[in-house]
Amino acid sequence: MTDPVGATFAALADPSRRRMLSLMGGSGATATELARELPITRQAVAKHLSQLASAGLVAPTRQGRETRYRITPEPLEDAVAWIVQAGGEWDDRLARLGAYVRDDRTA
Amino acid sequence: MTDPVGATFAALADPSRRRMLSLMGGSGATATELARELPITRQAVAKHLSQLASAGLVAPTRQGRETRYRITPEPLEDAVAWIVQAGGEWDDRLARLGAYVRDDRTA
DNA sequence: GTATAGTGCAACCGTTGAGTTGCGCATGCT
DNA sequence: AGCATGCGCAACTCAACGGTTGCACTATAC
Repeated sequence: MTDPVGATFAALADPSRRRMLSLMGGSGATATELARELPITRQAVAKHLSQLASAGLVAPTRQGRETRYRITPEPLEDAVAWIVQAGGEWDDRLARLGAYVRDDRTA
Repeated sequence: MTDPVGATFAALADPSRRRMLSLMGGSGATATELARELPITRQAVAKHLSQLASAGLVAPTRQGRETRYRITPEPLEDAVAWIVQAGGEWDDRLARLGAYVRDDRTA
């Protein structure tokens, strides 16, 4: 996609997808595991996972008959960077946050 | 809305709306001003502004026949807070950012 | 080898979103 | 008063999204 930040925000806009990200934690999760914890079918979960993967927020690893998805946090950092760049001009806390992010990235 | 963070992310997902937020800067902007800088009609801009207002990202101020919209950055901070809380567990930079946000909010 | 758990694809449906056009109302200028 | 500017509402089109059902494929277990 030619709009990575937009894709990230779009992915985070859906409550099911946010819930899935929270659920998968550091060890990741499979589609059926997530479907067990959510009020939707496994296929719906799979579609969400595919969208999260398209946005680069998640990466699949197939081992045997399982496909485990893990978070890849880089797009999240980019999203935060956009917010502080857009809002930092008129908000002190975001401005300080922006300075902090820039420091951290060049460190 | 019963999902403020989701509304914020949904609002930020659209490139026109992100562009508008960048354009309005500290002094704000009106619908017709924004429409002049964007490849869409004023009515489309107005609809975007109404969505931004619903998400709490923007507040209208009517003076005379103009309606000037200004950014209200609080939801942006909440969105950043969600990201660092969700991703801080598996990403060092986001984790440090999370600690920084918490410090800043309680300071 | 056969059953089973896990995955992936495809079609379909209802809803929402982005955008347009067209019109009417209010405010300001001359 | 009269005209122009800025807004707001309503109806419409078109595409994308969230979710479902149904089926086929692959790998593990017995």
